[in-house]
Amino acid sequence: MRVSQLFTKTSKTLPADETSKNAQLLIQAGYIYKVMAGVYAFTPLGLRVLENIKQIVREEMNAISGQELIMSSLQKRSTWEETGRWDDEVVDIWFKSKLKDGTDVGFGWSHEEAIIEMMKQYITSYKDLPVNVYQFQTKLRNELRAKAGIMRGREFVMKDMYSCSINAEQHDKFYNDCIEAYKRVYDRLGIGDDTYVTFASGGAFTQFSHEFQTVCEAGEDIIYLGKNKEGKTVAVNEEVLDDKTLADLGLKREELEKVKSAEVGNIFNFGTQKSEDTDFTFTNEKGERQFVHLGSYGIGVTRVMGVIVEKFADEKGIVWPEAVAPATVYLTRLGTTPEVVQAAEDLYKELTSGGVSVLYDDRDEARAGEKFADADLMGIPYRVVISDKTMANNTLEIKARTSDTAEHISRPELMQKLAA
RNA sequence: CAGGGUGUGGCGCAGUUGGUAGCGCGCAGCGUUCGGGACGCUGAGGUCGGAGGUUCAAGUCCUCUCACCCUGACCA
Repeated sequence: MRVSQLFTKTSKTLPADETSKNAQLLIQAGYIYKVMAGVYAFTPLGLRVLENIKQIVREEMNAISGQELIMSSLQKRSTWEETGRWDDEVVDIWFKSKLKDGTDVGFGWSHEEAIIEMMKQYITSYKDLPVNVYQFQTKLRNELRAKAGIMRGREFVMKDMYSCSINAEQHDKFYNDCIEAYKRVYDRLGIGDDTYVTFASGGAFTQFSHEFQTVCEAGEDIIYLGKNKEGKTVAVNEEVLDDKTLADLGLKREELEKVKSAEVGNIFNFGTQKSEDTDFTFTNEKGERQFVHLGSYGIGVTRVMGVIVEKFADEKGIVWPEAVAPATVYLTRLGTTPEVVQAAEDLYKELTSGGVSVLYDDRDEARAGEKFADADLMGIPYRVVISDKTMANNTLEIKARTSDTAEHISRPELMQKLAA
């Protein structure tokens, strides 16, 4: 990817109509474009980040037997009437419209009912279970008020997974596998150390659900961190914090640490409640009809992107963890002499064909300061400089985004370092 | 939804007691520069969010309306 060909541009000034750090920086650096309040488009740069996050999630979901699919955004009324959730009094964030002939349609704010309806057609026997399906889907929610940039929009991308199990044991196995898979996801995304499996309000079948909360000043939730008797850190959402919860979890109120956090994932055990509501059954070995055990598992893909910006950004701009960065290297060419241009082009090709993703600043008109500032603002993990100076020494200069000092190394050393 | 704030070239802003709009950045051209957002000259670009109204005259005053931001409420 060449900077000269990016249609987005960085800006020297922050957008005036955003106050959240994530939206300000993502807009300033050209990752997202604001369409309206709570609605953002993702530019080629932003899309790369989004796809990187999705790919990590995808790999981990596939590893626990998740099967990817994609549902529709348009949903029919009857899908939701069975569970009473078509009603605006029950779900107040519906976007709804009508077909030309007057038929009601809703825009998917969730796909629980829709997926179950589909699964009912295919799952009829114990031999069909378990099945775990997931999708990356744009959720549309008519929130009263959008805020915090891409951390809470009216349109956002979510990975939602649903498990269909034969019984509680099978369900619990997958549920726990999913907790571990989620931990791996957040580790790979670079926020594992600050992300806690948090006890939150459960439903009819469980005392708690589990949320994945990332410590983040811009978050909307408050969680409490404490150590249980085994010395293990336990996180509890404020919404369920009472004496009974503390006793159940073996925590002491006076030892808790209160932090702001953002909910980046949520997993939920429905038991058979939802299948009873929707009459989702299968036939067991004895020929008896039984309700399917259901679970749902979400990861806020766009929200995670916002959280990463919020957590790692510094005074110079965004700092992407390598795994999600739109490119690993910001190749900065200083100077326009034929020799430097040729050397930079060669290096660009060599890095790219070596599997290193490169954002190549090939602009003739931009001076050094501007290129450096853009590299920092965009948050690319490594900046590699090639110039008359480096060529005279027969070296290249490499600097990590988070470091203040640059290193001068040879071209083979560079290739070795980045390929590793 | 309640309360508060803001809408003026692409972006960030100024605009006095009403007199038909300026600045910085960016953009285009030319020249000088060239390792942390350079400098000079020239130039393009605005029905002042929208609709009514008051007035000889409205960016400025009045009414309505739309959008954006903040706080709260809401967030299965």
